[in-house]
Amino acid sequence: MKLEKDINIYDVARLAGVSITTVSRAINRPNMLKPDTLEKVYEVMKEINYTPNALAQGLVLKSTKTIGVIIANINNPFYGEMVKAIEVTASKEGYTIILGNTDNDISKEEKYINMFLKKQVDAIIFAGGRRIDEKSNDNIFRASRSVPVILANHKLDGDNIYSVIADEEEGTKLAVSYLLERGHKRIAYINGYKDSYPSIVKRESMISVLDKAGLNFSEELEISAESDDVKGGFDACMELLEKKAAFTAVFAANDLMAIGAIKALQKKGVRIPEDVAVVGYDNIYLCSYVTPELTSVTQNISELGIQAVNFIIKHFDKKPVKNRLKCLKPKLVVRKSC
Amino acid sequence: MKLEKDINIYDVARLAGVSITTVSRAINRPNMLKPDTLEKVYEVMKEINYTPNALAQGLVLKSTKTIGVIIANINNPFYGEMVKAIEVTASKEGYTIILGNTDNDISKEEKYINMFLKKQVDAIIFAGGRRIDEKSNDNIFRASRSVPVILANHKLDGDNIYSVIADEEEGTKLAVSYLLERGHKRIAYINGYKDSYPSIVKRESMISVLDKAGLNFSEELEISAESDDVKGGFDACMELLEKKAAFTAVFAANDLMAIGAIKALQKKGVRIPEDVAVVGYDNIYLCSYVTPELTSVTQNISELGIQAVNFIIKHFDKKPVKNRLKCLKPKLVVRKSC
DNA sequence: TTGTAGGCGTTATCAT
DNA sequence: ATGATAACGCCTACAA
Repeated sequence: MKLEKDINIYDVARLAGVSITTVSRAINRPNMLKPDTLEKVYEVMKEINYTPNALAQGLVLKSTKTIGVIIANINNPFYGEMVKAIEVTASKEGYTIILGNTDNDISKEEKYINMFLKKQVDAIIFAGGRRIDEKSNDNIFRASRSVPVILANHKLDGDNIYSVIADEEEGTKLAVSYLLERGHKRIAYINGYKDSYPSIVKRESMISVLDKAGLNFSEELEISAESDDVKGGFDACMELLEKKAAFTAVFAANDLMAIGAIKALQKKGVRIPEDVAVVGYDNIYLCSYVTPELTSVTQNISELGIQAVNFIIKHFDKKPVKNRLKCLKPKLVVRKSC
Repeated sequence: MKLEKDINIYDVARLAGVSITTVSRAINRPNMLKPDTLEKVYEVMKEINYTPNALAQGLVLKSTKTIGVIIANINNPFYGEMVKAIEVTASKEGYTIILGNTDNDISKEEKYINMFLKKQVDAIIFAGGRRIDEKSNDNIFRASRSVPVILANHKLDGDNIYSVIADEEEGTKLAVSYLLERGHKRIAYINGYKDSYPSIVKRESMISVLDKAGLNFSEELEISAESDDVKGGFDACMELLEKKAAFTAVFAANDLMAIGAIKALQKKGVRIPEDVAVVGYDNIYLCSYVTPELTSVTQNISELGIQAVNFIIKHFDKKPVKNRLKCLKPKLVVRKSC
């Protein structure tokens, strides 16, 4: 039996008694056709449930209206939110999303880039903070030799490369300053992957803020989590607690780690925020679900995704894009945890 | 400048001094070629960074090694977990995932089905519980006229349709029985979309369990949330609380709603589990992050996704698949909330 | 307003 | 062991 997907433009043409050109025009340039013809063709298309083959279209048009999205892990609210925004925005513009989970594994990333390129995506979005290392950047540059590349929450300079970042220096300033205002002088810092772009920026910003307040960034209060998730935050905070480090506040480089820290503190019977205040980063929706609700810096994850897609639209608009870097402003969202 | 993606098989052939057939064989049937020839071709391919064009391949092979995944909302831990599992499993088998967020909107679903079919996906997975209505089923049947369709967490009978479900009747039994054993007699039930397959199954199972225990399912303790998320659960539970319904336990049709209920109870100063016990469903990872940690029924979301992909593999194995329905067994995971 | 024919990049068939 | 050539389904000059 002939599946519906195997019906092609010739079938329509034959049944409508026209040439394939006419059918093609019925789809792409309807007003080039005489109303009668158009209607006749439409009728047949409905009847036999014709769908154009995007492979064939893509082959000749040299565009697939597909965007490849590379992320560490969709099963992580940060990426979930980002991908959602990307998908919704892209969909409005007629684009489809294809997804690649790297689990922070650079060889998987390579694999996906190749796959996406092979599938002729129109653009690739790298979502999320990335390690700062050469191989990682090589991947980006290589991809950019074929398609425009958009970095969401990371930046890099290059011809075909666009970056949209949140101002994490400023965001960190907001968080740390707030803690200082509330009288905290010994603030622990739970870092994520310590060679990732966001981690480094935050760390430096924190040092600078403390410095201006005449305080030292104490190395013994800094700890790098094994993984940038709840477990990583939990373990890191536990370690701090167990070596009896003295601190009255915790600043974590992302919310998941902050939630882990909360769990650790609670396990040790430390009250939040009475004994120790906790501030996270990213303002994922979980912040309102945990107890106590988590104070966090919002960098509007959705906006990051939306702007990433906007860059793609602009890129293909052909009006040369003046600025290939977009920077979003953060805000502090104060809740119960400090 | 010629982008790398515009390099084709002719370029390789010319540079290697062979025909395009030979190049094609170097890719697909290497051992048909003389080692010398093979190496020469490989060399050129590396040098100019050649990547086969999957559109052209797909056109002739009639397969894109792509799976369309339709979900309500990626930014929901339940779907996040499912998609993650699907993506990872599919990737191992050489498939790529393309994503469609419907936000439970049936017209968006239609749009995505069309898009996926147009893009010649090899199969479509509908992930998550679905409304029981005709239009919704029509979508599934229509898709199945072109490609195999896999339902994850829903079931439907049809030629080209595969279903993998968790046994929610059994799962509900586990949850409700446990509550009964702990002495609860008045159990509130927070329903999700009341016409969705999972909601209906759970409701009926609950009635049956109560019945066997000689108890009535009390309609005044049942409430349908506006949305099957935290806000929906919160509002629903608030409503119950405000009309002074008397209950000592809450069973919610999914974890997000259970978390919402916890929030509502806490807001009203009700202690959990001392005053009211709460049980959720799905066992999303959030269960361990909330306070108190949420008791829930696990239906192994990842497994649901994995089995969905396995059905696709089997389908194309051509050995006729005997059973197109797979049913997974649930377990109760007891935590602090009851 | 409509049709003919060439090309998009690949694989597969049939020769050689 | 290798090559020429016809599909695959569509779009788009160019012709009529």
